Amino acid sequence: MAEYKIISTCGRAKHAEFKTVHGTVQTPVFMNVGTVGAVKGGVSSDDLERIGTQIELSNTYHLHVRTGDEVIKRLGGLHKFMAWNRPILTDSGGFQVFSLADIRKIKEEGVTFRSHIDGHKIFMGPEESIQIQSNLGSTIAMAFDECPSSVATREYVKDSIDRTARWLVRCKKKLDELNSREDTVNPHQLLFGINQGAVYNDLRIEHAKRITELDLDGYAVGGLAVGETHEQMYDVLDHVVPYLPKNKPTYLMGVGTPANIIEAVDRGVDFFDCVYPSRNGRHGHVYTHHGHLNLVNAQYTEDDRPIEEGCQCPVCKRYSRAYIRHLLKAGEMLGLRLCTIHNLYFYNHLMEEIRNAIDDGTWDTWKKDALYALDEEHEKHTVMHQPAYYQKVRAK
RNA sequence: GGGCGGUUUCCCGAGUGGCCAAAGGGGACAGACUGUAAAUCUGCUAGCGAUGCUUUCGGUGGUUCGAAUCCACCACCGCCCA
Repeated sequence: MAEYKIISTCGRAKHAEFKTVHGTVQTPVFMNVGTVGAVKGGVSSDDLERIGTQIELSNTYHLHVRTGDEVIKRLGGLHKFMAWNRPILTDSGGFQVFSLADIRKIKEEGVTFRSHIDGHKIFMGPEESIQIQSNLGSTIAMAFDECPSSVATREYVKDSIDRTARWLVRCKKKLDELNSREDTVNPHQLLFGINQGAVYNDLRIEHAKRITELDLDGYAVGGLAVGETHEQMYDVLDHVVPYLPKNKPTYLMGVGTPANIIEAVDRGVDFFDCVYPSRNGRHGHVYTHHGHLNLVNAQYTEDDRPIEEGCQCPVCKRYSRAYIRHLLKAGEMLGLRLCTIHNLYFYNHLMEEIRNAIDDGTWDTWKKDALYALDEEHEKHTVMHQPAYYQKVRAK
C-alpha cells in the first residue's frame, strides 16, 4: 500500500516521498512526539497543522494503560480520537521495556512490567503490542523489540537481538492477520522492523540482514542515543544503514539533536523522532540555528528580541524572549507552550531546509555551514549573540 | 502608663550554651534531559589569600573557656489591660 519514491539525492542523503493512506510524507522528516496522543506542553492537533508538521508519534504502552486501546478503537481509532488526519506512527512499547521493565522479566513470550500509573502487572509481547497498535489504527506500527542498554555485554546483546528477530516474525504474522479482518480500524496499517545490536557493528549487520528477509514497509535503527557517544552512533549508522533496503524508508529512533539529525541524514536516514523539542521546550531550552538558548536564564530578562531573529514561527513573529522568560518564571503554562511550539517549528522547518538543500544539490555545503553554526562552543563567542550587537543593529 | 509575646542568613521559618555559617520551605542563580514514569530532576545560595580565617541570628553592654541561645538596658512590631 505504501510507496517510497526518491526525489533527489546527494551522496547518501536523500529526499523522498512516502505515500500512506493518511497522506504523503516528505522525507527526511521529523515525527512530533505525542506519547499519550498529545504533544506535551498544551500543543493541539490544530497547532501541529498550523506549524506545518507532517506526522505524529504516539505510544502503544501509554495509550494501552490509559485510556485503553479498545476504548479508542470503539471511538473510531486514534486519528479520529485526537482529531488528527495526517500520518501517525505508533511506537511499540519496546522502549518502555528498556525504561520500565526489570531486565530479568524478559522472556521469549514477551515482557512483564509494572504500570507506571498504578503499579499493576502488564504483559506485553509481539502479539499484544501489534493488537494494541491495530486497535489504535496508526498509519505505521513499530515492531515490538528490546532496546538493550548501551553498556550491555556482547553476549547479552546477541541473545537479545536473536529474540527481537523472532519477535519480528510474530509481529508480522499478527499484523497480516489483523489487517485482513473486517473490523480493523486501518486495514492498510504498515509495519517497520527495528534493527538492534548496541554498538557491536557485526551484530548490527547480522541482525539487519535477518530482519530484511521479511518484506516490511520500512526499517528502523533502534537502541541508539541511549548512552553511547555521538561518534559511536554515527559509526553504527555508517555500518548498518547500507544493509537496510534502499527502496524503503530508514528511521533512526529517538534521535536527536539538530546536529545528530543532520549527520544521520548524511548517512541515509529518512525518519526521526525525539522528545527534545517538546521536553526541552517545557524546560525553557529553545533551539536556534546558532545553538540553544536557556530562556530561564537571567540574561534574557530585558531581551525583547524574538527567540530567533527571522524565524517565521507564530511564536517568534509575536513574542519576545523577555515575555516568554517571564511566563516560564511565573509558572504560566503559556510559557511552556510557546517554547514547545517554537521548537517543533524549528525541527520541522529544519527538515524542510534539509530537503531543499538536497533538492538544490547544495547539501554538502549546507550541512557544513549548518553544523558550524549549530556548534555552541564556537557560536557562544560570536558577536551576534551579544545584546550590544543587537542594540547597534536596532539603532540603525 | 502596665502585662505578655516577638525581632534568625534574600523571604518565611527551625534552632534555648559548644557537634551552628545555622534544619526545612520559598525565591534567586546555574546545569541536566535523545523511540517521554519528566510543566521534571540535580546543584548552588555570607565573604575570603579557603583542610583555615573573617563577618552574621534587632542594638549596646555583660556572664562564660565558649553566646543565635543566659543577664541588663535600649529600639521596633503584635496582642491584652488602663
